[in-house]
Amino acid sequence: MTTAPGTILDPQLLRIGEVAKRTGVTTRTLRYWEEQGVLRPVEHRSSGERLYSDAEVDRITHIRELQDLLGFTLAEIRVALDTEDAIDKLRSAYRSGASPTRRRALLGDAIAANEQLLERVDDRLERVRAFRQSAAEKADRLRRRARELDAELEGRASSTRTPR
Amino acid sequence: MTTAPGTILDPQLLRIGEVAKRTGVTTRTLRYWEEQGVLRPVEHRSSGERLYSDAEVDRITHIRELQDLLGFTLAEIRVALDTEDAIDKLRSAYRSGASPTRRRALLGDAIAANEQLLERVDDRLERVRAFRQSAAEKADRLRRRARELDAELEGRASSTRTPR
DNA sequence: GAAGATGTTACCGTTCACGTAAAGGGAAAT
DNA sequence: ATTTCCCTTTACGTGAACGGTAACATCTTC
Repeated sequence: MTTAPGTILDPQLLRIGEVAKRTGVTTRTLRYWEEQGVLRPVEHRSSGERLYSDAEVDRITHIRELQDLLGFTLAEIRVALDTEDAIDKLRSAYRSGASPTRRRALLGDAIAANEQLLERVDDRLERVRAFRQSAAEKADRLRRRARELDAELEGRASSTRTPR
Repeated sequence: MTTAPGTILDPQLLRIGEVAKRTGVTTRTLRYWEEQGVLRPVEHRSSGERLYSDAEVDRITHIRELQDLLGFTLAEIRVALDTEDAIDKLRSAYRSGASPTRRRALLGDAIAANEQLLERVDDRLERVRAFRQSAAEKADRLRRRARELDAELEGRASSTRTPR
């Protein structure tokens, strides 16, 4: 089995191939995302090797959701995640005892960003619901007509079987 | 006002620019869609001019929904609409008195296609719901912490205003 | 110490869904 | 009659999001 490079590797950390395997995202894409500023590995070793944590794995699925479910571009995702990172900053600001006013400001930013996201999600949800509705109605109409047609066919068949 | 070209134009029919205006889709896109086989104008005049009916206008918004809401590619949309067209075929088959068995077959195809679409929509709907849920929860957490922080800040302020 | 697996950067290629001229035609308005 | 629209085809360009490959480094294993 291939283990860590050079110095001993923190078993918590994952190499890019392992991350790719776990998430189904190619290594190429992971590097591309880093280039686009949407996903930074926790560590870049001297050899250039990227190392990721579980947090990044979660983030990857999150990114894919933002892409697939909401149609965000990578640029939009970068912005969204940037403000989301403000929340993490907030936590560390809390631990490091930053001024409450500063913390309150960061929190405000995070809330605003989240609210904006939620709005967009709600909009999308509503539209998908409406679409689903019309599709379901169409399904009903089709099935009803199928039943009618089946009845008609049945009637014919029996009248053929028992003429007069 | 610009009216019809050459022979008198059926007032029901629309020229490409008008369709673009009504739908917000560019003329380039309409021609491209035609090239990709997702949207055929009702008529191609001898001059090459494309003419569309209201049905196409509806179809255009439908196509945009399939793209934006469900992330379909144009190729997928073409397939989906092809089977959807089977329904129209069905209607004309009905009027032209095609065999009920044939009609039943077409109807079956349409039902299957619609069912498949509905499945995909439901899946998407569920995932968007889940996403919305987690976003809403995060919003709650953030707001709660904001209230706590505000209370803390308020306490400070008042203790500063009234020392001892 | 050679092979094999996994990583790196660098760069070019590709697909999708259009955008953007360029060059021209037919009908309508002035 | 000429200008003005709106349309046409043809063809090349573009941005987003990767894919693929070459050339090289590093580390483990045989």
